[in-house]
Amino acid sequence: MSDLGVTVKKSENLSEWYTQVVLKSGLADYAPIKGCMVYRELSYAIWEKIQQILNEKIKRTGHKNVYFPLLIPESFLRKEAEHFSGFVPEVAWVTIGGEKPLEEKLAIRPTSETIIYAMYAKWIRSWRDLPIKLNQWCSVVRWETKATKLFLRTREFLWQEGHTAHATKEEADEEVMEILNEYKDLMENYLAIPVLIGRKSDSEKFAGAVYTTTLEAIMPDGKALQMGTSHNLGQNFSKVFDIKFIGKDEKEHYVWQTSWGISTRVIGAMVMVHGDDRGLVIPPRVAPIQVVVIPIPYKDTSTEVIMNKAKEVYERLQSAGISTHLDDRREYTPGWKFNDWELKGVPIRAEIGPRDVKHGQVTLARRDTLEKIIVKDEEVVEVVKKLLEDIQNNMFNRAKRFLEEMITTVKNYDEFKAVLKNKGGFIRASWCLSPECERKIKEETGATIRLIPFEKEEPISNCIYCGKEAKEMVYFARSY
RNA sequence: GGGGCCGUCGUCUAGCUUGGUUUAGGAUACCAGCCUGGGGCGCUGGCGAUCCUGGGUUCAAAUCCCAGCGGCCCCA
Repeated sequence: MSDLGVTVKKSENLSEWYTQVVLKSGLADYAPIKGCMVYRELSYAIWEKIQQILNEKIKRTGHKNVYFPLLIPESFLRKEAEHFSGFVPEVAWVTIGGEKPLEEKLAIRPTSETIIYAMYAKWIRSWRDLPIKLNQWCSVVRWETKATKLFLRTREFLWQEGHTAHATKEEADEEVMEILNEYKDLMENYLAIPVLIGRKSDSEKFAGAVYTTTLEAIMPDGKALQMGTSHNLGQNFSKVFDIKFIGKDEKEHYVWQTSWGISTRVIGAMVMVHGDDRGLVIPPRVAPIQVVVIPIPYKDTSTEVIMNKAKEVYERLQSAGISTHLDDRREYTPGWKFNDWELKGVPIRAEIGPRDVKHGQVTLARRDTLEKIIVKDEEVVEVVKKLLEDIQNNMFNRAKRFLEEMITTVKNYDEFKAVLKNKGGFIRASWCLSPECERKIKEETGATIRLIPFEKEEPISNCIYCGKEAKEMVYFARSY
């Protein structure tokens, strides 16, 4: 086997497999700057799909896109104390302009709350100015010191960050949940990645938030991956940025705020959840190319006839709204192309060879199951459409079953440690709400509370760490 | 946070232990031409390397030593 393909099995070494798949499929590459990566055509096209889907969702729910500066004055970042201390360890600073040291250093945004809310203070005067519901697509920089992991841990990454301001706490609560649900729909119905949703514990919440909600997915190695977060910021920022409005009651009030985001790390999750030993498997609804048509010319059949039929099939699929690519390169053999497009994760391959010409048919191969299906020419569009849906559903269902298998309930700390060691995944356990127990568990096992369910699940034992009365069932896991 | 491994044509790698017959070898990719084509076809010819960087030891360094940079893996 040549090393054009992935040379390690997913089940044997997930880390190595992941790196190879990302590099060899052409999703991304390492940039010549430590901790930085290049989003190549394929991953950027997937990101554009995600942008398109999410833009539709947030615009439908009354949000608008904007763009704020990359640079944030230090004094802004310092205003909200918890926010500052949460982010400062990984902020990159600009201290020199040209050759002159700056009077005030500028942070390269690790997130944009402060710069955006400085403007909100200027724009908001009355209850009639509310709500403000803005979003921006941009990159942020967080000066990571741990090893780079493409899409999952890089110093610069792409994301979107939504920032809203409301007249009441209730409205902000609703906003947080509305976005969380839109995110859930994106993850499950487009990226085909099932998620658990819930609240973060105080020690895991966003620095500066009143509370944080989260979407958590499970990876094949049993580690959890946070797919997105939606925060209620309460009045923490409005008080320090002085974002006030005159209400209908003719009195001054501070606004209630939310912020929320997802990043390109969801692409990393997609790779890990769906990929196999041959490479990527991209869910049809986010696949930049949904069908690749591969002509298989033979000497004894007119090449022209085969090429014409391939072109015709391509055009029919394309005009039916299916994103199709015709691979008519002469320099590669069909077998080579099969491998290449499988590595790149295209959901359906359509083969057109002498047999297909002769019998008025097309051979379809689906990427998720590798199964081949022969269809009559006139049924191609219809069957492909259905197949794309099947693949999408099958990928989700498979991942969903895995997620369900990876939730284990335990009654005590020994069980907890045993499950963590032997199986991984989410571990449902009883907790007393003490940050001390949470911290000890993290120190001793590396597992953190990934989420506290929205709908309270009754504790089935005392706190697994301290043995005192438990207040909540929570979901622990090791995470990326 | 702790431990380990690695850096040689675009890519994967041999050579390093024991310094010198290596003009740094091969595969693959790439280019030209032929031949092929239903799972990474084959043949002929060609192009391609600051041996990661800097310093040191030596008559002589890809090889030994030191430092730095970068990457990977495992554990927490």
